[in-house]
Amino acid sequence: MAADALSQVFQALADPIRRDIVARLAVADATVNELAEPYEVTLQAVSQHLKVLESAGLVSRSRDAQRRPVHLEADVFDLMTKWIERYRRQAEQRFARLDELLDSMPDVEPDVEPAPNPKRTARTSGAKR
Amino acid sequence: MAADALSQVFQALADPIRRDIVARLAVADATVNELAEPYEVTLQAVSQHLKVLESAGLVSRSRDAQRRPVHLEADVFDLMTKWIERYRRQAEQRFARLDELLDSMPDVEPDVEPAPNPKRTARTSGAKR
DNA sequence: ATTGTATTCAATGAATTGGTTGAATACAGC
DNA sequence: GCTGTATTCAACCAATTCATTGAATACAAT
Repeated sequence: MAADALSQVFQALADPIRRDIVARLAVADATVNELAEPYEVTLQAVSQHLKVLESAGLVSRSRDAQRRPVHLEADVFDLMTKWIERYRRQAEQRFARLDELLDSMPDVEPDVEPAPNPKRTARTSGAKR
Repeated sequence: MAADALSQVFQALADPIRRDIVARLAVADATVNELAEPYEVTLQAVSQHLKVLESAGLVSRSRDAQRRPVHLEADVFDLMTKWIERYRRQAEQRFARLDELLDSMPDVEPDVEPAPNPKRTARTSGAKR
């Protein structure tokens, strides 16, 4: 349903086995067999995981006789990092501005009523739950 | 099946609507109704998307009369960025070292056999597809 | 040609996902 | 108390996901 690149990448990394595979491929290329070894699932399951990673563009496979060494494509990470960083920064800036405002308010005029404005109730309680 | 924090965060962002919601929340808090407005899906669907985002820790909801303003929790982004950056950097370094090695090899000792070691055939052809 | 190894393909199944509709709940305004 | 608005709950459905097993393919070694 969501075939766009970013969705595929996030989806691919939403599985612990696949994330672990990526982590191990960051250290060195490996064959399907090598990759499958530490997990409890079947070899075929790992092969399918690799398919997901490949179609997300996170890995590529070359050829070495009957072996198909898997190789991490680090570039795709940029796509994600860019998306994440963009909104994280935006959000942080917003909170910074808001905190600034909130900090300045009680100090500047301590004698004014603390809540003269009935609206702007949002960002209430800070209730974590 | 994968209830760990990181999986939930990646899973949550693997949907375009949810990513768009996050993007809009980075600008300002909003109510469910406001958030649902631009999409073609029902209000209930959006409510469910928010539930996913909330249990992934990406958003929190406060209370304002019958409204439940949704608020972006930017902290969770760090979890992802850290994971991503770690392996990206590792992979980049590895490629850098390898490229260095490959670059230096033909120059240093042109008369030695180019492939005296039968193993280490990996990282072959570089065939993209 | 036969055997063994590495890997994928195909069919299947249970669980999860993303959507729907319809009924509940919670609250503000009259 | 009734009405409207904001939101969730619950049941349901189709599509997808993650795993399985068994058969196929590709190649090296004998």
